[in-house]
Amino acid sequence: MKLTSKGRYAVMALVDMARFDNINPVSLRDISLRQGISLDYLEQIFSKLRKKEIVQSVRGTQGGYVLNKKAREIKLTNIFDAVDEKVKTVQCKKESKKGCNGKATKCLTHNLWDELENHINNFFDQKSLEDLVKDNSERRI
Amino acid sequence: MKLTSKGRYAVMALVDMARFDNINPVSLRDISLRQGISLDYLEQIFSKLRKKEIVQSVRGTQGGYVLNKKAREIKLTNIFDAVDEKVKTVQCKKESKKGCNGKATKCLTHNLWDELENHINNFFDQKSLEDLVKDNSERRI
DNA sequence: TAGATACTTGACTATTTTAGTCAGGTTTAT
DNA sequence: ATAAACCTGACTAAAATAGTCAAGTATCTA
Repeated sequence: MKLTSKGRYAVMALVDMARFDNINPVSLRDISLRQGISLDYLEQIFSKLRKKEIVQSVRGTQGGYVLNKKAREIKLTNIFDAVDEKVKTVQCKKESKKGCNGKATKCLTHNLWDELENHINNFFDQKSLEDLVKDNSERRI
Repeated sequence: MKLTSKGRYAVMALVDMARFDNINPVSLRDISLRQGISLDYLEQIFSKLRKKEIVQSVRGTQGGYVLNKKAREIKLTNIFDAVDEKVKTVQCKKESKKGCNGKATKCLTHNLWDELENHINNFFDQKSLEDLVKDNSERRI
């Protein structure tokens, strides 16, 4: 089990943005340089974040992106959801007719993965962007 | 983020085994048929489980595998560890000298992934094979 | 109004991981 | 002896990942 870079980059970029006043737009170019993430890749990611209304875009010179909500209101769940970072632990869900393993019943571990998903989602539901920014400023070197 | 089939199969197979008396060895062929998992793939998985002393093998006719400990003592952590199902949320750990993103400091989300890993591992540390067997017998249809 | 900055979109691709398969063993109960 | 079952290593098709590349459009500023 692992998190992909897309989700990680999305969070990194948003934390980077959230550190500022949120009045002046932050350009992807700056984020790219500061965080060492490919500009082209960031554009893909921000396109998704914009569609889910987590950020707003400002075009033109001096443009960039601005958070669309308070940092406290943006939970990790929202971010991961936006960039398709799913916590899918198992394929049990898809086939509604049959159970997992193609048999009539649920597979022996079905409930386990359900529980795990809840456990992880609880974590993500609670963490906000604000929490992460604070966490960083506290341990600033 | 997702769990791979290898970890899922390992747990399924062990729960399957744990339902029996643990005196007569259970053959992979039987597990394969009951759980719908490829026999060849099961063999790869059990090779790892054996190396980590989670199961013991009994060769020859009527052979198979037996749990090496009480079901209560086998935690999911042990299983995932055996089959290399890592909960690695991020590559921050590798380069000990430098931080993540190749810079001197830790990346903005480093602590987050640490916390998440702990959160997930807590879950796995607590769940034992016995818990899963009980869970299944309770909801048997 | 020219030019630069920055967003926007879609197609493409190399690499890695996953989820197996396959072929050939060895061991042991009957 | 022989069949059941473990054991091992090499191989591979398909999917996912982590990007790159190209060709735009919008808007600010000089």
